[in-house]
Amino acid sequence: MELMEKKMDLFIKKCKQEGLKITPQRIAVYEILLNSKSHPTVEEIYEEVRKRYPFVSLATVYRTVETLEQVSLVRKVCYWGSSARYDANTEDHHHIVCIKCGIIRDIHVQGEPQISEKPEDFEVLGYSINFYGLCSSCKKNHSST
Amino acid sequence: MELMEKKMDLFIKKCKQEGLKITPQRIAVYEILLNSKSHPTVEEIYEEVRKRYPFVSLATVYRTVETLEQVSLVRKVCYWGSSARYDANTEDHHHIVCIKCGIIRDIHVQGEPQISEKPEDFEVLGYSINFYGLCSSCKKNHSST
DNA sequence: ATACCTGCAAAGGCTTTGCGGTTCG
DNA sequence: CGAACCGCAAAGCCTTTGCAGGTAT
Repeated sequence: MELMEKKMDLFIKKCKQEGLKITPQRIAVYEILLNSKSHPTVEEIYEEVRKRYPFVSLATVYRTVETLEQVSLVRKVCYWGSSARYDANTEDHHHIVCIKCGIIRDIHVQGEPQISEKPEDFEVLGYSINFYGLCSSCKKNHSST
Repeated sequence: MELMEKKMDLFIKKCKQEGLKITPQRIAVYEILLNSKSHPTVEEIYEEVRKRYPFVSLATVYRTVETLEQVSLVRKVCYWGSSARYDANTEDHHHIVCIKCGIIRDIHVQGEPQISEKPEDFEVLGYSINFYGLCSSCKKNHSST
C-alpha cells in the first residue's frame, strides 16, 4: 500500500507546515484513522492506540483528534447523540449511518441538491448528505430485538 | 393562527392515542417548539417554559422532549458537538445550519440524491441533507472576530 | 383510585483543562 | 534550549435516573 505512505507523507508535511510536532502518539492516531473505514469514536481510537503504546492517555487522543481537525487532517462527525466519530477522509463525500450501532461508512452521491427557498442572507459554505438505515449485522439481529 | 390550533389538536389527540397525559408542562414545551423556527436546545426550551411556569425543572423538559420524540411529535437534531436541538416539524424537510452559532432553519430541496455505490446489505431507511454556512447575524460579525 | 407524571438532587457519560514533567526540532 | 506535547487527575458540560409526592383520567 503506497497510498498509505503517500498520505503519511502529506500528514508529516502538513504538521511541519502548521508547526505541529511529529510525536509517536500523533502518528499512531492518524494511522489508525487512515486504516479504518468505520469512523471510530475517540474511545475506539484510544483502545487501538494502546495496543501499540499502552501508556497513552485518553486525554491525549482527545487533544490529538482536535488538533488534527483544526488543521483539516481529519473530520469530526456526530450523529444522534452518540459520541463523536472521526474520519481521515477529508475529500468531498457523504455518509451512511446505522441507526442501531452508529457505524458510519463513506458513500458518493450523484448530482448536487438544490435548495428551493434559501433563507435570506444565509451564506452557504457546503452541505452533507446523510443516509441512515441498518447495517448488515444489525439487520440480522433486528427481528430478535 | 388557526394552523397552530390545528396542530395543538393533533398533539392532544396523539397524546391520548399513546396514553400520554396532557400536562401543562407538556403543552408548554410543545407549544414553544411549534412557535419556534430556530430549533431550540433543551436549555432554551427550559428558559422559555419557565417564563410561564417558573417551577418547572430542567429534567422535566428533557423527559418531555424525549417522550414527544418517541411518539414522533418532535424530532431531535444534533450537529457539531453542540447540545441537541428539537424540531416540531416532522414532515420531510432538510436543514441549514450556522457553523458559528448553531442555529438551524428548515429548508426544502429539489430532487432525490442517488448513491453511487451502496455498501452491500445496508438497508437504507431515509436520508437528510444538511447545508452549513453563516447566518445573517453571524456573517455581520464575522470580519470582526 | 391508579397509573402516569413531576421536582429535586444525585449520578452518569463524554469531553476538556491545569499542572508538572517530557520530548521534539 | 525552548516551545510544544503528554500523562494524570480533577473538573465541566449535558443528560439521565431514583425517589417521593402530585396530577390527570
